[in-house]
Amino acid sequence: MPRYKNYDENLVLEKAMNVFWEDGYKATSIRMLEKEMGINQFSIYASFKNKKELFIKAIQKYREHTAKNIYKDLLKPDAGLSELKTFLLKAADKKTAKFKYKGCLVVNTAAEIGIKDADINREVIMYYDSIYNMLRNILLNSIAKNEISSNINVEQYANFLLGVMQGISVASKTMNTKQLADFVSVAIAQIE
Amino acid sequence: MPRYKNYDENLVLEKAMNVFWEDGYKATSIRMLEKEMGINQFSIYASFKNKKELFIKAIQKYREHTAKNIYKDLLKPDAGLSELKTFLLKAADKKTAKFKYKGCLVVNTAAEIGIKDADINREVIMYYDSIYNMLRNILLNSIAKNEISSNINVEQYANFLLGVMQGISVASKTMNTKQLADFVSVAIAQIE
DNA sequence: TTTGTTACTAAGTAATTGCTTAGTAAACGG
DNA sequence: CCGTTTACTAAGCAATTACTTAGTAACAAA
Repeated sequence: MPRYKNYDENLVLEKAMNVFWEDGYKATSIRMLEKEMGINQFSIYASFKNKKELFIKAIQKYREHTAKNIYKDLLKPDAGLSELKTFLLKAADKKTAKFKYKGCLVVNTAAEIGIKDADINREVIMYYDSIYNMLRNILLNSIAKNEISSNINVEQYANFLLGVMQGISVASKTMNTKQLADFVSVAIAQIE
Repeated sequence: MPRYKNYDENLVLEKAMNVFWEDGYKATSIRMLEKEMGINQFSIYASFKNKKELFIKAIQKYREHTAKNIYKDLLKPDAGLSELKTFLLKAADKKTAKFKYKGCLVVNTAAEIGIKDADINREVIMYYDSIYNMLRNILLNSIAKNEISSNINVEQYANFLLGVMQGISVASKTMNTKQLADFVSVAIAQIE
């Protein structure tokens, strides 16, 4: 009986995610989203309720996106020191400049919204909680593989690496390539 | 002959700085500034040209502000490892929570604007250049005082510390106190 | 083909954005 | 007192904001 949607909610959400990633929450207008998502405002509100809910869904989508792409190798159950090193060096590399200037959507959100909105803040916390667990697992694997000393405090080092990763996201916008490489190489030296 | 301004430009700029620090560039409206600065819109435009110029002046003011307050001890010509450690531990401390949730105006700006506006980006770069020089000087002093090994690459470690400090600014919004303390203590362990 | 349900387009809402302008008040040399 | 210069207040500008609504089109069962 009913008429069917002629757009893919999952696909337009991914497009919305990219707009928010590029421009931030406040600076992204519904008109821009309308244009980039390729659907009418009415459809945006029909599918995602309002701008804030769309943004929250976009953060969740970003989590999926980074898990499938950026953190893919780090999320392998047996990922260890070599995967971590590869990741960090790549994050500081010139060739990833296109990514660099956008930074991390979640870091950008933390900086822009902070704790001013409880719902959005919850998503930020959840995101970094999953990154923390990922890092913790990598450290445990690295110890098991004898890649790093078993004397370290795993939780402490996981939090250190989490802080470094958040630092990299900002530093990718404020530092040049040499500075970024310096930052990352000293951070790596600390764990190995 | 002429009538004189009955507000202090330096004082209203400091108030503007605090509004931008709290809410960011885009989310701060001229009406809000009018209210917080305690002067009419006309006067804002007469003194600071437009919103963007006011924001840039606010960043410069922030540089003065942090130099006189937050970085006061670190900027002493002979500041060394002990000053640095005190600073980092304080940055991760619970008692500074009021500051914590605002983060750093410049990190917030880097996340929000990034390289999208060349004039604003220039201020961000300049700010962190001065922090870099401060950190480099501290490391040189620390070596001279035999507080740290003279084998380290000073520029490399200065960039590491710069990255850590940018990380702390974000982490103050995403981490709990324990996590922040972990992050900072491992970072300190790396230099001493 | 009719009917009921949902999805579309396009126009419009009030409120807010950054910024301007017209008119008046304050200062002080003459 | 006057005259000139600058600073103030308050109203108003067009453009944009997030969001809605009225009307129509598409679907599929009856």
